[in-house]
Amino acid sequence: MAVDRDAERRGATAQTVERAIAILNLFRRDPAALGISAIAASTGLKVSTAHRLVRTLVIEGLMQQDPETERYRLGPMLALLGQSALRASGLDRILPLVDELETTCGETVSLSMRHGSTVSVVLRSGSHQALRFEHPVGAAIEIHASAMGKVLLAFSSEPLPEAVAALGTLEHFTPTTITSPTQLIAELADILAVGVAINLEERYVGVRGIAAPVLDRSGGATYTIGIQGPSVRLTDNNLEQLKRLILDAAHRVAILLSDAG
Amino acid sequence: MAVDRDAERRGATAQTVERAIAILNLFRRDPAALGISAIAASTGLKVSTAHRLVRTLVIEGLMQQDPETERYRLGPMLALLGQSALRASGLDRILPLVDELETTCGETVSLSMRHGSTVSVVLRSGSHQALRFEHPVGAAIEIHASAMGKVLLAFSSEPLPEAVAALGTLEHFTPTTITSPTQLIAELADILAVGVAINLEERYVGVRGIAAPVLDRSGGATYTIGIQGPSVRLTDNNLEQLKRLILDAAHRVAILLSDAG
DNA sequence: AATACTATTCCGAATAACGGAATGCCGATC
DNA sequence: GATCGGCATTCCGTTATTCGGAATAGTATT
Repeated sequence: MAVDRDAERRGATAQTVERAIAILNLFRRDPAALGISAIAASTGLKVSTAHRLVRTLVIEGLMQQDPETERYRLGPMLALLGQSALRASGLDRILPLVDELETTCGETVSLSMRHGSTVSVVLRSGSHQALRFEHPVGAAIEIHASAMGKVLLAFSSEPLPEAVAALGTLEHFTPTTITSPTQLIAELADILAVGVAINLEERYVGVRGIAAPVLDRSGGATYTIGIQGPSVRLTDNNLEQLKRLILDAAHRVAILLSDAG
Repeated sequence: MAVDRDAERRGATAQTVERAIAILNLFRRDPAALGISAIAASTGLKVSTAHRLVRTLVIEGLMQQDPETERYRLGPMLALLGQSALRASGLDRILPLVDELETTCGETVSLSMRHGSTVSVVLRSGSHQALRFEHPVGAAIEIHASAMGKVLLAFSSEPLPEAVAALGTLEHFTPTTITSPTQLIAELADILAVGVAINLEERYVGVRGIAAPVLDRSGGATYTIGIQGPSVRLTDNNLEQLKRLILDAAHRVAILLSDAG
């Protein structure tokens, strides 16, 4: 029973692990400590279940409990694993390049990847250790309302109509947000042809963005590099110049990543 | 049936999550990519089980699969989570201090914590992004054969005899390795009194170390800060000088961590 | 061409996770 | 100062979920 909940139950995954990761992901956007019931509420889990998972994570050091407040937060072992992951995925070699691009163009530069129907910032300029808090960071940005997101959609392996359909309803954020699937498909086709995506205040009023794909050998893109800034600075003229800069940067990143994967 | 396997089955933990984390931990020491069967062999899991766990981790971005070799390695989402963890645990504010100490004393400095019966290096000087490969890094060092390990044992919350007994057999590495429980207890008592631990080639011939606890409000220590180097440079005289430096550093770290936990 | 090694999928058996409910601990409120 | 409300934590019977042996498929090696 329980009814085969997901009609599309492809390769089965480990539910327990998924839930544990969902808990960890709660802290991506906001590193503040949370209580068990808050964690349970945010993830939709029962408190007893959430508690057991968190306890395990604490024992392994991926989380830790503040002895005073009894609240939970991410732990040092995760920081350790993160360092290894940075090297393993070759991203540590990308950081200098991202910083360099920021210096050149004077705007925040970020390298992101897809996560579900959102885009997650993995690397951000001016933040080797401490991340800045301007604009959302490490947080999830709706994929259809972001230049980087549109790039990842356009250069994904699946056909555009399917990719867009899988997103479901396209949430509305600003007057310029693309909410029509057909319109989005058209824009993605355009991006695929030009190789660059632009975001004209589609997620936040007053914020523009431009992004290019980091192409892998097969012509797809798991990473994208993007620049965001206030519309007053990212004028139509400037965007033209940034287009060259970001294409060049994306190309160099691609080379770095493909060298010694 | 199954019989209550562990006589000491304290607060039950989520087995599946533990196993998934065990897989991730395989890559701490060595970021090289591994195949599924290698992962299964190293963790003692069946291939089918390991595969399901890894698949879940890949979907969540904590791991990734090299399209060429089909091998697995740590993924970018883990790097992202690691950055958040660094901030959440306040370790990002510690790094400059660790680097400063390295500059002062000219040896590698590291901040570590306990993990089971081993010590794990969480932060290491001269390695904001890229870690050096001298001596074991991010790897697990047997707790009884390390200055940092002995500090953590001495300043743990449980009584010394129990803490030592829980380690089981003390493995032998060099002529000076402490393998006798009673001898270890005596040394720990001494460390508790003096506030500093010294390692005289107990793990590697030719390598000495010195470490101090990062004390929390309750007088215990979850972190320890240590210096390692060749015996030819860490002479008895030098160790005396380093003792002051490291005690001072540990104190300052404690203050930083307790401020805005 | 055959062998040996990979990664990946399948499915019945049974274990380990689930979750409702009980406990115990503080701190606020009446 | 006693009662209530909210918190983290634990317990335990039920059942969904994981487990793992075996089958499949694909690739390198002899």
